[in-house]
Amino acid sequence: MKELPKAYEPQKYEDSIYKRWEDSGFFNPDNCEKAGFTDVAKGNFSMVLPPPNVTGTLHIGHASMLAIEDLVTRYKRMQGFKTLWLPGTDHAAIATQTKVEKLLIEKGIKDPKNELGRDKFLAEVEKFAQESHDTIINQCKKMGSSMDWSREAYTLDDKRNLAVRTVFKKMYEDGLIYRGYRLVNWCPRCKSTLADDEVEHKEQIAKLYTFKYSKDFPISIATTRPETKLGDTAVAVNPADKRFAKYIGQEFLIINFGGGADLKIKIIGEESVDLNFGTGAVGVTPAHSAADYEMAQRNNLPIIKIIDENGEMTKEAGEKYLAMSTKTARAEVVEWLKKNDLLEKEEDVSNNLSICYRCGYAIEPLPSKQWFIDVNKDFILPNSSIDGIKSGDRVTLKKLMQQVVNNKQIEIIPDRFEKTYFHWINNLRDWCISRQIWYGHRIPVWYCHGLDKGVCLPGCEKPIVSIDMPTKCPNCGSTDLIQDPDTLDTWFSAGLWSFSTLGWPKQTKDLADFHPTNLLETGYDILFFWVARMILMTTYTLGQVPFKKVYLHGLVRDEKGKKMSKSLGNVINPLDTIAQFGADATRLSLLLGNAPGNDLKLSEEKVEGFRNFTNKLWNISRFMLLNIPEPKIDINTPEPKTLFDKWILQQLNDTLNQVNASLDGYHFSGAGEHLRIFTWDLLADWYLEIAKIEGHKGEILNYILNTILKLWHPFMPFITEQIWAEVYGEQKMLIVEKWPKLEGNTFVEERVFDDTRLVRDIIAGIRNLRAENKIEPIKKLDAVIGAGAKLNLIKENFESIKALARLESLEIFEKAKKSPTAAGFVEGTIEVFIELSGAIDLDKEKERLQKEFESLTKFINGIENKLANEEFVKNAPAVVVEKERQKLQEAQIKLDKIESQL
RNA sequence: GGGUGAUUAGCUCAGUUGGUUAGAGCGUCUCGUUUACACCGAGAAGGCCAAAGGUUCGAAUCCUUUAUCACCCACCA
Repeated sequence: MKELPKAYEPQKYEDSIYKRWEDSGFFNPDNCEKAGFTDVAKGNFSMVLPPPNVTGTLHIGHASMLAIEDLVTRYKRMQGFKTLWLPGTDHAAIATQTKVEKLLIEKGIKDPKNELGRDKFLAEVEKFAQESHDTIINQCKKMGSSMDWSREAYTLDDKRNLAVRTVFKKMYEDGLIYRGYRLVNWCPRCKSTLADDEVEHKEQIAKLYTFKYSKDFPISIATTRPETKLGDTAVAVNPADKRFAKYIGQEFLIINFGGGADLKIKIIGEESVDLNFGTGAVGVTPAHSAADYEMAQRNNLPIIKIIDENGEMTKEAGEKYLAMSTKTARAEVVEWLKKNDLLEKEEDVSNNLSICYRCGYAIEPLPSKQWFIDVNKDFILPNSSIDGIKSGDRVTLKKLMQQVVNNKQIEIIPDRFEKTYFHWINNLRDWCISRQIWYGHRIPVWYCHGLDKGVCLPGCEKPIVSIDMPTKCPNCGSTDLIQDPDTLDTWFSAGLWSFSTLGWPKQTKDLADFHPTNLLETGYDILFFWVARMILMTTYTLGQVPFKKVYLHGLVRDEKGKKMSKSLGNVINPLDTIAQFGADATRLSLLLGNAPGNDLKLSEEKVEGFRNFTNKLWNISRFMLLNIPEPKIDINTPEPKTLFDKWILQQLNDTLNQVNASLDGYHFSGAGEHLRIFTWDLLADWYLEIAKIEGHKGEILNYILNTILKLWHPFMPFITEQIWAEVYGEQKMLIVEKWPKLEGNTFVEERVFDDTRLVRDIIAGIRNLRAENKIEPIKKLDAVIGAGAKLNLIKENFESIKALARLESLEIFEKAKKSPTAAGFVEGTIEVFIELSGAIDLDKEKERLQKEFESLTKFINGIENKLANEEFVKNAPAVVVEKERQKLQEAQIKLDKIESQL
């Protein structure tokens, strides 16, 4: 007989358990296969880890992701799938570089990039990234993540770099990647472009100025950014606007606007102009507003760049403004307008400020020469495994992205996010992929005699796009080649993640075995950033989907529903909760009590609650082991001897069924809830108590213990593995045990459920009477039961009722009479009387019965009305009607008995 | 402006295709006898399922409208 320590102390076991798992090699699917733990019929299951950014440490959101993904991985592995969960980290270009810059500035280096230079600066970033990486890996292990570390990847390592260069070249040759001068989102602090979805919006109060360019200009306009008006080339009005339509087509010259440049303003008609907002006319600044840029394209307007990459005014704005900050320039322009009596109104409005998602600095839209991916251009897809698109068909990237979700080759869970996805794709514009930062994949493009430096021969202006560094210019033979200084958007390499991690561009066995991956599990906040980009890149490169299913989880918030942030001081660090309550409790708190795709509110109390549960499971196991003479690891479903044996085995089977269904349907919380109810409410509170009385349950307890440890393992890998080791020795590992098999339908007997319910209700009823009459627990009571048709049932469970209800004596008759000093209650068709002798308070007793009488009468009236309704009887399924009749009959019997007691 | 989600016990949330007298955890109140567990056990209180309409024999569940909150998207200058 094995005895466990009294309380479970996670800190004592977790690290050594993880080490045992790692040493076993079972995180690697090849080893599982070799050891015979996989089932060929099940096939393979693969999932990549959404690579955490190497910008620091893991937060609770990562912990939530790891908990879900490890749950899925362990479930699949135990089911016999050859299961791969592939880990890695993301270099997170801008984010990491920004972070390191900040750190260096804190260390006293004022302008890190300029002072250190590219190589030294990058060395600093790499050092930081390496440290972050190590921390992150350690944290993943603390959570219990069963990832195959032998396959670990990094978005910026050599293998991934080769994949990036290969895809870039292919896209360039297909004409999908082009270099163009266009309006981009520019962050003057990061000194780099941003993709459209990397721009965030923050509501703010701004001043709206209404003014005229000059005294004789016929139309007033309004703006929140007067300084940009120095770059205006048009005024747009709605063609339907009677006030202004007559001016459309006219041109005005404004000399020395704002004391700076001369403006040539053309009046154009644009239907998008709102007649009722502002003055009903828009000053058009093509170079510094996305909307205006598009108007300029449509109307052939000149584009004058008046703000540069530093966020300073250019000389195009006029000599006076050269190198002035936009803020100062704004004040200058306003001052000038006032002085010239052109300012008509100044008011507060709320508008959206565009800010950089990495550093929060205000975005400056400006025209710039950058690399783009064209999402609307068609190309030939040579090898297609996509339903509805044949190999050799002409498609666009947009079409591919729509098609694979439309045809359900990729299923998004919860499906409401499909709508969001389509909406995004429909509005998708060309993706700007070049970044002016240093940390990242250098663009595999070289220029003869350097970029924009001039051309030695006709043809030498053409960029040289190559996977490997070219030695000379193919046009003129010069060896003076200079690589494009820019790097790629971090999402470019992240987009290749599902297949670059499996060895592509080599045709590896992993690629054949594990691609497309089965599941992508990630947060809904990176649906566009990453999920959509992966779909784009993978369908383009391989003609395959990157994954068959996408499960999107919600964000972890604090107990009030606020986003966790350092400044609010409401951050819960997973490492802290692991240290305090254990990794299993931390995992449970992130898995349970939450619906798919919904945000989750977390508090320390919640984790503590689950710590209590882990300890409960430990003690349940401890008790069971005390009652299992010789625990066996392989044990078949035992033969039930008593009613409650049957009941608990049925309940267990039922639970297994529900757990399977919930997990297969991605209802992780539901699965855990079913398990918790079985473990605590049914097993611990009832069956174990009854087992103490009935005795000799070794085999059944053994079977139940094995089964619940297996079922709980994906949720709580540490404690379950530890108990397993305590019982069966460390060389036997739960991680590769077979998932329990479901018994057939013959295993279900309706009667068992009803009968046990009745016995439990009788016990609970007596306990209730005892509490209501304030009888000391130490005092044993005398009871009489009128069991009616259930005589045998009550007799069978005589000892259990007696012990659990704490009775001195129990008499069972078919019909029983109530003594005047007894309290009674009715359970189904059974009457129970408790002798209270002197202790009885007759008034209270009467009141209690009266109350029950009333509520029961109400209940009966309800059913009677229902049954009297012809429509109900006619239309409802027979089973439902029959059920109502039965309920009515039982209630009436009960009512009679209560009445007689009264 | 468009979209999505939430609204169920004091708090946090379940409630899977409409059919129970609507559930759980935490918290609250009473009480602690028992060969696992006080990180526990027993008992109890607590809900017009946001509001109003509609569909149906039957609605927390389906439809419409509204309200409040949160988030996402969008070129309101």
